[in-house]
Amino acid sequence: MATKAEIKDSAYYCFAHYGYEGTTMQDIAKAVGLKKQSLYSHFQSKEELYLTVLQEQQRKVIGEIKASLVKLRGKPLEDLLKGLFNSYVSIFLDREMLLLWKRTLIYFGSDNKTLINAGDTMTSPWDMMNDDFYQLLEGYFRHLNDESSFRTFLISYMLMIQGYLDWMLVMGHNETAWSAVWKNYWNGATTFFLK
Amino acid sequence: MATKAEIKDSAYYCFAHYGYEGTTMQDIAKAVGLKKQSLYSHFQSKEELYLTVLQEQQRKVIGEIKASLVKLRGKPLEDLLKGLFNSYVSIFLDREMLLLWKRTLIYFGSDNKTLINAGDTMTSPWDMMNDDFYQLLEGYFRHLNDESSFRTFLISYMLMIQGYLDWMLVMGHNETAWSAVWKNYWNGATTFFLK
DNA sequence: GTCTATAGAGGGATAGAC
DNA sequence: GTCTATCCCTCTATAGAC
Repeated sequence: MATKAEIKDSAYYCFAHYGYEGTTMQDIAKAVGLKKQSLYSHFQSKEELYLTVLQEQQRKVIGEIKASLVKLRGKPLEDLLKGLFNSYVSIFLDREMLLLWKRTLIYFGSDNKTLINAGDTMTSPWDMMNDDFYQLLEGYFRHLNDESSFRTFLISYMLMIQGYLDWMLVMGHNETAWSAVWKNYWNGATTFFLK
Repeated sequence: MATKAEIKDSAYYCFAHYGYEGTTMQDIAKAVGLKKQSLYSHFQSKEELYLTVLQEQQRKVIGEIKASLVKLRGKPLEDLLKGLFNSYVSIFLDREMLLLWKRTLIYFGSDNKTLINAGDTMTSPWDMMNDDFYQLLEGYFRHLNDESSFRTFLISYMLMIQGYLDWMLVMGHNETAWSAVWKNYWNGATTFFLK
């Protein structure tokens, strides 16, 4: 593997587990087998390295979700929502991805303005989800003619996924729990919105 | 206000927003109007200060939830679950509390072992919730005679709350969204478990 | 591109005057 | 209990040899 890719890999692990401030250039270099100073031949600064890693991972999430949307298009709503929920779980079985995702959520909820150039590269997980779901679901709900029902429906769905990801972070993925959560959600959704 | 309390207040804000590594003793002292060295008359180390703040806030959460449980005891299941959900939202309208809560979740999901003495003071948010809910709900579900249904029911409920707290962190509390989320959950729960 | 050397800043923490 | 002075360490980042 190219050195630059190895650095990004190591940085990915460290930033996910220890956070931006908790990670040092030395931590990253050590895993690659380099001196910390050598990292600066590949990245101008720690912040640049962090934002590069974050952006690449965010693009990966978006890419996998989009691929999943293509496969699910046209299916019945239940299969579609269940399939998308399942895709999120699959993507975030990667613990580092999940940690970065949740750290980003916290970043957006806090006053932390450490990362000066973050504006261009960082997108809130909620916004990312919203874009995906809107694209996927608006066709199914056009008949509702009730924008606010659609929005609250979306929110409930996103909440369930984010909640389950929180669960995965500490407890790990569990097929039984997952499917119970899904059934509970789907039962509620059909009663409330679809009748 | 006593100096020690002022320090904890300032530390509470900083640790919540910037994280443990992202907060310096100078940051904390500055807001109080002290030099950083003076903090060491009140706390032996940065770690001790952090764990003290964390523990006090965790106790506060537990205390408010317990108080809420007392008020809700004996009510119909729907009122009870809705009331408890509402209590969680009220508690975490305090943004710093919410940030600390979510940071703790990440700490438990990561390899980060920076805090040497964390074992005694830190409890995973999932464990805290589980204790509360078990105490509250076991009476209601004794007739089920089906431990695994009870557990998945609990998980779905906890997920919804954690998911909504994630939402609050970035988007803020919204009464309409909140009540839609609750209805969706409750519809699912009645269909699935209570018939 | 990687290394050694080093700058320069800031971190946590201690000693001792007041 | 708060201050100044200071220690020692580690951090990010740069300069320049190879």
